[in-house]
Amino acid sequence: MDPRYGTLLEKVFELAGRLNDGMAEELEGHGLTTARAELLWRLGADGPLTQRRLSEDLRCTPRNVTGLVDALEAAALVRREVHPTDRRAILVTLTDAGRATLQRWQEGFVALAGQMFAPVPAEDLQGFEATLEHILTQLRSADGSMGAASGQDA
Amino acid sequence: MDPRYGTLLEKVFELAGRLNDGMAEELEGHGLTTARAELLWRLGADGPLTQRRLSEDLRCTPRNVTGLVDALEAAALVRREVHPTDRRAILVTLTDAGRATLQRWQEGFVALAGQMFAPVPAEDLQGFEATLEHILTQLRSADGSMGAASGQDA
DNA sequence: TATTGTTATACTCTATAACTATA
DNA sequence: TATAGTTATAGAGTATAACAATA
Repeated sequence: MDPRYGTLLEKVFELAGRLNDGMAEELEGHGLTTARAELLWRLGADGPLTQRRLSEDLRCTPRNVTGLVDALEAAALVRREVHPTDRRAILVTLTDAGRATLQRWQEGFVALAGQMFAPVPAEDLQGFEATLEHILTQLRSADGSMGAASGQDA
Repeated sequence: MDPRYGTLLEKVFELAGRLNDGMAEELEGHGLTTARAELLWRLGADGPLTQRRLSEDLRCTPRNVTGLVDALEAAALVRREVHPTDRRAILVTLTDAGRATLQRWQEGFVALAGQMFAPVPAEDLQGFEATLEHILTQLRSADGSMGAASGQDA
């Protein structure tokens, strides 16, 4: 096993850490945290969602979603609505304020991305994204079982 | 501003999240958490360090280091030793058990990296690492001030 | 019986502020 | 006066377990 893979992985982790710090700082200006912003993002992308569905999308427990939605609801960024056909379930919905906050944040997100990537030559960036996508495809297919990952069947 | 930068940044975040989850799972098998493992890693790389120095390396508050060292000390993975020339300071030192745990974990880390990167053609990976390093260099020079990043002077 | 979301409880990471011991 | 580390306190994310309401 080439130990340089380890060095490469270290760099990926360093990038992740620095991006997280940068994002957290950006989000603070919008009164958000990383976890809450990600929930908002999902709602913006896929419309009203049940908490059950959110817990799957965010890969956390339903209990955790309760807390995040509590906070976002207290900030009037989301609303809990009754599910039309399943009275057990709750549909978490963006409020107008939530949608506005999400949009402002997303603009900041794209600007941050631009600062990071604009200085890199476009063709390098294409290769970078292709390799990134290659790796992600593996990881998504392996999902929880990274310890046994060895090729995506079919 | 090209909005595809945002898509790219999303992918980087997805990779970071999946790696973090994978690492956390791996670390759990060694009785470690991400934060504690990182502290151990620093000690392995740079020998005994003061808590002050650790707080700088880990980019967290000194108070935070106290808690991490408390936990690692309770697990007998590190030892607090008096600083030879400054009686205010503490040198955090790896125990034999700590060194052994660190090494086992690092082997797992490299194996994990291999599973991720081995399926990617070597030349793609070279470009990937070069671009990654390019981006990291920017970020390191900009450091906390990502909001004002615009080129590294000399 | 299974599922959705909650209350109860707990652990970890992180931070600020006030304090002690030393420089 | 400044620095290293601690105690005290607090907020956020996460998790499990037990429970309510509904399917």
